[in-house]
Amino acid sequence: MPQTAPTRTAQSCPQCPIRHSAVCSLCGPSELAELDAIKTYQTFQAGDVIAWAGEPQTIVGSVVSGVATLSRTLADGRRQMVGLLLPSDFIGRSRTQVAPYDVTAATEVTLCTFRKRAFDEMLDRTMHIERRLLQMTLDELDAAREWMLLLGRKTAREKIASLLVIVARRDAALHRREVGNGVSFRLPLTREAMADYLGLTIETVSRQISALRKAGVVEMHGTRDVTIPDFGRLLDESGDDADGGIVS
Amino acid sequence: MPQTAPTRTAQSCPQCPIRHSAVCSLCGPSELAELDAIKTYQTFQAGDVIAWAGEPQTIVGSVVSGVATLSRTLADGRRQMVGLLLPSDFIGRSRTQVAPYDVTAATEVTLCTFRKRAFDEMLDRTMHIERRLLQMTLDELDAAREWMLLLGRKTAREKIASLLVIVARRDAALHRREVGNGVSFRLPLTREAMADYLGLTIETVSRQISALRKAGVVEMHGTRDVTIPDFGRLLDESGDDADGGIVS
DNA sequence: CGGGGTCTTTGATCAGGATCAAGCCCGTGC
DNA sequence: GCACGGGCTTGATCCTGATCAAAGACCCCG
Repeated sequence: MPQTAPTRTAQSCPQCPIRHSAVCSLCGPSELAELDAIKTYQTFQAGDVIAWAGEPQTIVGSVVSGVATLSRTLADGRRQMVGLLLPSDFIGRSRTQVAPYDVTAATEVTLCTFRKRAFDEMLDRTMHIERRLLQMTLDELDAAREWMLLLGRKTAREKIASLLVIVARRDAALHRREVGNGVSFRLPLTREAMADYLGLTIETVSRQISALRKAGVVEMHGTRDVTIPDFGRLLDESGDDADGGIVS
Repeated sequence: MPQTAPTRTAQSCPQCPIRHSAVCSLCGPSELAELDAIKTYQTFQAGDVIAWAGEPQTIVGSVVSGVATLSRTLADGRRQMVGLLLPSDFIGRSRTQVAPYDVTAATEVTLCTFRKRAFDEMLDRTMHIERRLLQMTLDELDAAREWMLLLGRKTAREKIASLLVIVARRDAALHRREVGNGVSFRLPLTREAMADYLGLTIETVSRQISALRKAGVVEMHGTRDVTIPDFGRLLDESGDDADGGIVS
């Protein structure tokens, strides 16, 4: 089934041998038989560590399904998530030997991976993959900067609302729907992962979700399934101006 | 005089017609006569706005001297700096019509700018500029992520110490010295800009600098000139582990 | 030299979120 | 059925950094 994400030029990935609803962000659009020759698929369980910060980097590839996180840890154990990897996002980078962050599977994750040496050699021969990587990296940079605004200046309540907006939009994009009133989706993150994302503690995350529920901004069914009765109200709670919304 | 930044492959820029101690990050290494044909120089005073978020993007180019900032503002006026542009950093991006952030001169700034349309056309013809832009963007992304760790998890005191470490390192790199005990440098930012950078208020910035001064970690001469008697102690205060130091 | 403005420092108080500490919900295995 | 454990929620208290307020330091310009 063909897929089109709005800001990315990703297409379906017909040659991928496994069943998945998402996009292999390189195989599809690149149309390079050479990529097929060096790719394999790997699956990780929720909680598995895909790569450790500071260790030699072994994996280059893109997320086919599931959610993974990038995070860094301070000396005393405080942790901050610095990247959220959703289907079609790229993991690892070429020509770098050491992984800069911990990469952890937040749900079951399937990756389309490439042998690093072969991948680097291919980059040297086929420049137009580099153009695509540049665009993807610029998108990530924009997302990182919106995230910095959130971390530096938003209240706990605004942070939670912003995260719900992001997940709702990505989820809608994945199913090629518009976000609007009454949208429902499942949170792909535990309370702990949300806290790491937002620079909060799990208690504060829990309290603020409860507060938004009591205020009627969100409806929770169980602990992970969310319905947004009025998307405009959620946007108001997120603290963003008109539509300078969070990218990615 | 030739310049070499450690993590970037920048070189001197002999053909630039103006006197500057820093690097034109594209003209130099690209060795493209075509770039010369479409470049001009522009100077801005401290406080000048170089581009407004949401307005059509007019400028593409790199910082030759001075310091500029990228920032975003929430609806109620809270502001967060999301990028710090030092000599050799690139401003603007190709193939994007709308500027994503406010760009402001923090000191007097000189830019080496290119006509946007001509620059985009050149990118289409000469792929290897794209490779260089990719590397620069990846460096920026790394810096943004270290910054997220700072914003999300560091205390005010650690934030100030981290900023001093960053400025000391960039300053040392610019003069091809090693950072070490007794280094001195001048802060290129006002207290307000530091607060925007760190997600703090100016009062807290001022208090924490005073605290570090009283603790003997830094010496201040006037309000902008800093000496670090013991760089290791400053590093300890920054909260970073061993040497996972802040990139860029 | 003096005056006004901007930038910075310092003080007093307040509040948002962290921390510490139970308890709850729900799936799992015995 | 029941105990166990992991993830989540709620409560009480504390503390860091924001806010409100005022006074110094510095600078440009007459």
